[in-house]
Amino acid sequence: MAEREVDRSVSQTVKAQLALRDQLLSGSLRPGERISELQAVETTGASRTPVRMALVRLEEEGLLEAIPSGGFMVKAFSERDISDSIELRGTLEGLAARFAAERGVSARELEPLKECLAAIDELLRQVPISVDAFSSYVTLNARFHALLTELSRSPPLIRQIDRASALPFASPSGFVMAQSALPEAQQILIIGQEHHRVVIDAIENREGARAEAIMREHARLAVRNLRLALRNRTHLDLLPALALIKSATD
Amino acid sequence: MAEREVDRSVSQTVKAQLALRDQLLSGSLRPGERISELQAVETTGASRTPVRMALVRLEEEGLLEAIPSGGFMVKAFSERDISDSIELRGTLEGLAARFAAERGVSARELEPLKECLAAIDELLRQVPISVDAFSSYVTLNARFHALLTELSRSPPLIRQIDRASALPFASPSGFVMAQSALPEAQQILIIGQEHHRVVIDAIENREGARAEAIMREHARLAVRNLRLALRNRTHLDLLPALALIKSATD
DNA sequence: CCCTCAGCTATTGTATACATAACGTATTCA
DNA sequence: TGAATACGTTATGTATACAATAGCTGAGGG
Repeated sequence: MAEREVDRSVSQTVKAQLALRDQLLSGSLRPGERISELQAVETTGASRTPVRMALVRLEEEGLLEAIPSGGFMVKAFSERDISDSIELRGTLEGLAARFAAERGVSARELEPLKECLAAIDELLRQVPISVDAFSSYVTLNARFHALLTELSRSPPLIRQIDRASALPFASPSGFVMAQSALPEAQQILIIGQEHHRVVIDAIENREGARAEAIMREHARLAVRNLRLALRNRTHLDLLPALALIKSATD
Repeated sequence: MAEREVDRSVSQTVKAQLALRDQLLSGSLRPGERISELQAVETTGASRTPVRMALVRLEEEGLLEAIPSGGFMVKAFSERDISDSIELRGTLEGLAARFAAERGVSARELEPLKECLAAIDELLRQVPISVDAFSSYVTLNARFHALLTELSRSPPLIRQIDRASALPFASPSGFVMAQSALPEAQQILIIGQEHHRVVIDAIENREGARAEAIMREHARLAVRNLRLALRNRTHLDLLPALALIKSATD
């Protein structure tokens, strides 16, 4: 059997990118802070060339911002930036759902979606939901959204949705974890699951407009979810990505 | 007065990126073709490090595709990829128009849009339209779309629209030039101008849904525009960016 | 005659050295 | 005492040398 040498197999560039992203999302680097190449070289273990490649990629990803005089800084986001990002993603996923419905999807292709749905149903059965179950929910929900996106069969759209989800707070379930202790959370999850059910039904019946509308509504729910999380700051530390939010740090 | 040394002022990375993009869009590099760093170094005049940075950026931009075993190749697009990209951009611009309408825009902010509109009206007065006027139209139309995008006041959305427009065929008016000789072209321009008029009106009256709907319709017009262009291949050589289309080269 | 393996070449990935520009500090002059 | 300028230090931009890998070509065996 193959020995564990996963660490050897990845390129230095990828290693540096992952390491830097971790630092960004874990809050080791504060928003607005200038990110030093030399320092990044020390913390990632890679040399300057792959580190620079990683920095360029992270800038394109939206986590870093180029400084005119040279170098990069950690990007800072306002609350509105975040709610806009969520609505943006919802709009794109709405288009994906419409494409899926209009272009036709076989029963076999919908099967994985339905399995996801059933698994989430199972999780939501327990009241109140446990922390572990919450974690599973986040994974399953992300999977549901990814599968739905794939159904659009549109590489440009899939690509764009991936980029829109690169910002951690814009990705599906980004804020759910932040409020697992909140009483309203469970209700929000149940409504969200209902949306999932509707979009599958709409795609099955080739109702493009309905499929699109429900995904946009789904994103609006996520925005309400965000507002709720921001109003209960005590739970925010559960989601490290929040370190990037301007107003949460000032 | 300052001497002309614009060429000195830009960084090697930017220089390489622009040069490579030109090569890509002018068709010097065929879709699917592997792009050699060494060759890029020779043609751009920059050294390998800035060339590599430029390649990474162009990959993120969507013009290149990473090869798993290393290096990059020129990305190839299907006709559907392109029509999807146009519809995608229309959807995003629809959201921008809705944001502009819902969030309120002062009369002063709408002024540049109206100037654009009037300038285009002036151009469309001549029948049939001249090649020079067509060229002006493309510039003005791109400006109109850029101004509209700005009105959304949403940095994440603006950023996403910019990326969606990076693919040349997805950008506003991308195909207009390709069919300036076609009789249907003028009619399409006139309809498009009507859309521009309506979206301004909708934003002025804070009708978000109407503003969004008209921009999506506007994109659908662009898709019809594309189909028309593809059916009249004789005019396609007017738009070098078409070199990237798979079916146009096979 | 075809398939396979080995060696070579070419290209990419990585590291580092060098150049240049920007920022900070200290000193001097007003 | 404050401001401005000059110098030094530090960081980024650029270039190139070195290493590793993948693909190709040729030769040998089945």
